[in-house]
Amino acid sequence: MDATSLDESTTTDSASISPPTFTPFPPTKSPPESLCRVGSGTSVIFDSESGIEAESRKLPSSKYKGVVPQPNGRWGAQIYEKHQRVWLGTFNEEEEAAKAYDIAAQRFRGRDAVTNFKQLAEAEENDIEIAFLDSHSKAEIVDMLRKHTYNDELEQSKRNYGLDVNGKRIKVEGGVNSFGSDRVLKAREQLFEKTVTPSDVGKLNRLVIPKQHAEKHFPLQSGSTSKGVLLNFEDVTGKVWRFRYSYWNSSQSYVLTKGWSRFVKEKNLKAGDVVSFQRSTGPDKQLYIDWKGRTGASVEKAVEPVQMMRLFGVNIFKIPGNGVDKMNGGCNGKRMREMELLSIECIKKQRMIGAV
DNA sequence: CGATGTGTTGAG
DNA sequence: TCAACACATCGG
Repeated sequence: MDATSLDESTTTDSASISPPTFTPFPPTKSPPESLCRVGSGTSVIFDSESGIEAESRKLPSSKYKGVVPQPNGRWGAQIYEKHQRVWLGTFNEEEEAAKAYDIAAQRFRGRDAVTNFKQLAEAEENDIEIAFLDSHSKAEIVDMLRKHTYNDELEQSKRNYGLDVNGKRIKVEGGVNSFGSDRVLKAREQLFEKTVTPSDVGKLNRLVIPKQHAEKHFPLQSGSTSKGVLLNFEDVTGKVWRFRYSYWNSSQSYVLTKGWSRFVKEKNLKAGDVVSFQRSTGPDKQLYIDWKGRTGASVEKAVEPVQMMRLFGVNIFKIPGNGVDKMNGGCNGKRMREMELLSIECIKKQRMIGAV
């Protein structure tokens, strides 16, 4: 079953910069399952000589890139990398196979990849899918495509990230019940920590990520180096922070830019404080961010009132952002965390709502 | 047994 | 890099 071992070393980039004319496909839910062939090409011919109908051994070729016909009338999807074919699975519908190819193309060749329909870059709503693709290995994506679980996984990832409308930070906790909490107990690995410098919390509105850590944990894709990508990090309150992450040629450094200053402000970060980055060890590869006061010093975190309301049977937390003039004391970092965690509970899981 | 997807080739 | 095609192998 396992064929090519997919390595992640796709450093090469000579992307053909020819934006394809793409037709953004609608949120197709469940396409018909008819097996009739409407594609291009002929699969049946008449042998007028003998008067018998004969199956042409010639299979109908697909109009879509990366899509090949299967003997049984279905469609296969494949993509090539490093002289080798990577099989993406078989599909009933030609378009499904084409979509699978598109997804793989985006993951294997970056945002500018030539695709059948998709063009992820640009639109804000696609940030999540881009982040989703970036946070999964090629092998994982291929596996999802072959098992036809890509959309489910993507949807689930969206739930975890939390939906936000026009930058509002609202997080719907979908799987937390007291201490059996999926999220709270989710295994995560420490990636690295950085003691922030004055400039990291100053007017430059950026955090420099030490090169060694950046390249190890947040490898940038080919074309994305300059433009950067948007990464989502969840903090201990469940709030999702979205930072632009890119490489600055001028200073030869990796940085978190857009969104970072908000974090500094809300958390009241000071030079000498330590920010740490984690990632869940599960398949979702969720990123987390946390901070603590300068090691040794007892610092008080700025505690913000957390508003909560019940809506559609789900608790929704609204965490105030600006105007964080703290007016409470007595809680050090550790204590604060417990309080935050304790306030999140008693919600049934409600994932996989739109499962196919 | 039918379906899958690999081996392989030749065109671009 | 890509699809066409044959057919070995998979899996129910």
